[in-house]
Amino acid sequence: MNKNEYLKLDNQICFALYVCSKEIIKKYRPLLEPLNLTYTSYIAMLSLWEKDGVTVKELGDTLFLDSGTLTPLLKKLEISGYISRKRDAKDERNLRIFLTKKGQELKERSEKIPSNLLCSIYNGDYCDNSEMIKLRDTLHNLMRRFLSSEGSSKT
Amino acid sequence: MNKNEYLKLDNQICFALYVCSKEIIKKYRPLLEPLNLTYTSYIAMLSLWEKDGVTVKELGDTLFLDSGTLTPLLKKLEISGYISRKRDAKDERNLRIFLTKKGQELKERSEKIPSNLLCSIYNGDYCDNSEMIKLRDTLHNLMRRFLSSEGSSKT
DNA sequence: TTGATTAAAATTGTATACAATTTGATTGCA
DNA sequence: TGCAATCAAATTGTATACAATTTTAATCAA
Repeated sequence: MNKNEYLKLDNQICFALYVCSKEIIKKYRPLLEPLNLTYTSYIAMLSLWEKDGVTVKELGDTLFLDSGTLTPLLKKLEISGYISRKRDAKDERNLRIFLTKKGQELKERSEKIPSNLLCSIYNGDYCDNSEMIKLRDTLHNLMRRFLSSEGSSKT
Repeated sequence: MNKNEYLKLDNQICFALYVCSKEIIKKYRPLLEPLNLTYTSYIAMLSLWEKDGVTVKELGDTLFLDSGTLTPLLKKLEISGYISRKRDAKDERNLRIFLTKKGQELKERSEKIPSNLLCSIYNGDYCDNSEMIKLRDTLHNLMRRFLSSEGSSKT
């Protein structure tokens, strides 16, 4: 591949990631709207359903988001009644996020979303599951790399 | 995989795409800043270096972006002196985007960016090229799917 | 020819993202 | 103890994204 080829849009892995990510997020919209969730608040809820009582920092480490994004997002989730935000009595710097009863119940109402989303992408077509697993593994390898490089860059 | 597993963050392909896309875009920042480009204006320039004189709509179809994103972006690229925006005399609804001399020259100054970016992700580590090619092909298959479903959804 | 329809950009409003800074709390050390 | 360094959230400012609407131009049909 010569110098010129590298600048072609079709050879940009990041562009392909960026487009696929955005287009799939668009497809979530009609599924999430009835639950009063955006994509970002949905992944926050996914994380909290696995483990709540975490700090904003811990949630941010899981979601690869910072407080500038999470603070307003979590305030909205609190207004929606899905979570509560409480300062940690032991260390008042930490804000801990807890699911409310309504937030816990939302999990059951969300169970169909992953399969409905796959339908909206593949609508009935054949989808090679092994290819999806390979894709996921490749992306998870990349994600691990981002985690480790965050630390190493601040020598 | 039972019902519960589907809601786990680790099984969300979209989340992995979303994180990888964002983290790579962050790594572009220091490479693009000296050229006075953001990631979005960079991909716009990549597209224009392959073909300019296109309309905003055509550029948007290539980049999967709409006029709401492109209009302000292109105005900034015009202010930077990289492009010019001219109404099509044949059809005044169309706005055509042309590279200026400065915009064409920027291509040479950008040639090192793709390899520098790979370095910033893999810094010296082994990177399996065949895995990257597989990743790209999987994502391109997905992108084709988004293109065709855009039309089919508006029966 | 003209009014309805369609089409392309631009605009408006809302929701992210994130760098950089600020605020407030804690820790560690002199 | 007391104060500098550190840490977690929050805030500020800028740049996207995109749905929905508006504006302006072109086309089509009666």
